[in-house]
Amino acid sequence: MDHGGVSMNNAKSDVSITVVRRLPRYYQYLKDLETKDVDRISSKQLSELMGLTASQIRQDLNSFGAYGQQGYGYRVTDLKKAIRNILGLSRTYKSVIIGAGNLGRAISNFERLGHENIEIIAMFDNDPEKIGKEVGNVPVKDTADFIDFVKKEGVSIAVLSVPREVGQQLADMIVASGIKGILNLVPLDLKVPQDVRVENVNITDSILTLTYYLDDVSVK
Amino acid sequence: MDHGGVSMNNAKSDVSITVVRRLPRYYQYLKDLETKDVDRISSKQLSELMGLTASQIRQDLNSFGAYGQQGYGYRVTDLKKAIRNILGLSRTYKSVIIGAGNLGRAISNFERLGHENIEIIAMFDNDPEKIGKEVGNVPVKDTADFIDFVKKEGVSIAVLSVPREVGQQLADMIVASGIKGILNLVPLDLKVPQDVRVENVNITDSILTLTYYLDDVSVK
DNA sequence: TAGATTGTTAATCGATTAACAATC
DNA sequence: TAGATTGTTAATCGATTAACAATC
Repeated sequence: MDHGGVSMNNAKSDVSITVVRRLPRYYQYLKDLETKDVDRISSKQLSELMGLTASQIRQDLNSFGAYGQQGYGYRVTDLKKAIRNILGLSRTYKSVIIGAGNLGRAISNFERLGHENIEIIAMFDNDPEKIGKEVGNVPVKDTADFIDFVKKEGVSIAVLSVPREVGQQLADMIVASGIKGILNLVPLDLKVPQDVRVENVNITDSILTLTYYLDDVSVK
Repeated sequence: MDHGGVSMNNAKSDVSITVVRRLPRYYQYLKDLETKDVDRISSKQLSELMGLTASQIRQDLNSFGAYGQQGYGYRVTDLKKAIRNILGLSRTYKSVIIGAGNLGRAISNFERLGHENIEIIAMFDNDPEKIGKEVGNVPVKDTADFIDFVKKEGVSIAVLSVPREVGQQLADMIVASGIKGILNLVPLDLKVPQDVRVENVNITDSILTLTYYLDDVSVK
């Protein structure tokens, strides 16, 4: 893995996706600890809380730098802030939702997103009944105006929550708008250029993982 | 891999969760291929479609048994049926949703669940405005009646989509009802006994994984 | 200082990939 | 039969765990 010379320390690509996916969970636990006025925690204590090994926690955190103190542990507030920065949450992300159905509306209501600097500034739909109305404080706009809106506002995240049949087509539109990050809730693998990042959330697939384990084991 | 002698072939625990989580994706691709009237496919072709290696596909499928034919490949319909069985979808799963907000309502509308024998037979909420009404064809009931209903109907899956503050408390209720499978959409790690299986879907955490990659790489 | 706990290297474990004999 | 592709073993790679010196 090459470090590209001059300017960077820990390129995103240096840290495995496995570790990155654990970061939001660390962040959540640290926020909860802070709420409970805990101001220091050891990797051992955190490991018991989270069901990981202390060793893994130290390895994970150390892939971004040394945030602890030997003989003491980690300062909850400091570590929380550090992870917040690592997750890129010190800047703001203008975001839009494509598809103003129940799922899209549910996400527009997640107050936590606002707390983390992820601002849902519009929803898009092609149903004339919905266009022009508001969901919470979020205006529902015409999908036809999507690209212009994104370019004017500098949107960086699109949440895709539309029917499967039109998923790829709207992903193409998102890509054309210049957005580089898609949260995909459509049960479909989107084809996008390499520089566009897609995070998939597949609720149906998760239920099927559940049925696998619920079904009785028997002679096959 | 030991085959445990007498009664069972591949205990659930023999196959890693990593492989199991890929099964629904194989299943989806095979269904799509069937729709397109493709009746045979090689691990090579499937690997190109899915972005995996052919080797991994053969390893994955072989952890459940030999479903292919040397020199020929896999029969799409047969393999699809096999995976359907492995996922436990040959039986029916009565399911309920706890929390009749947007997220719960969105899931009650997933038609695909019905196609896969996962029947949403009721939603539960404690809002008197919602209780007694229907969402789609699904009745919204009082959370107070949850345990009785589950026991009477033999419900096997609970989808939890309630505010974080009451997540654990309702998980306790689900456990008390005897349900062994929970799809958890609450951004919270539920504490449940070992024999209860929880699948977590954490939309907010997925967005934070996205912001990690969207944020500019710079000197740390 | 002595005790605790990190940061980090080394060992282990598990998952992925490669290779090829078996066989359709 | 010859060609293709699986099933499966062996090799590699990556992730987790263990161990311990560094140090607060």
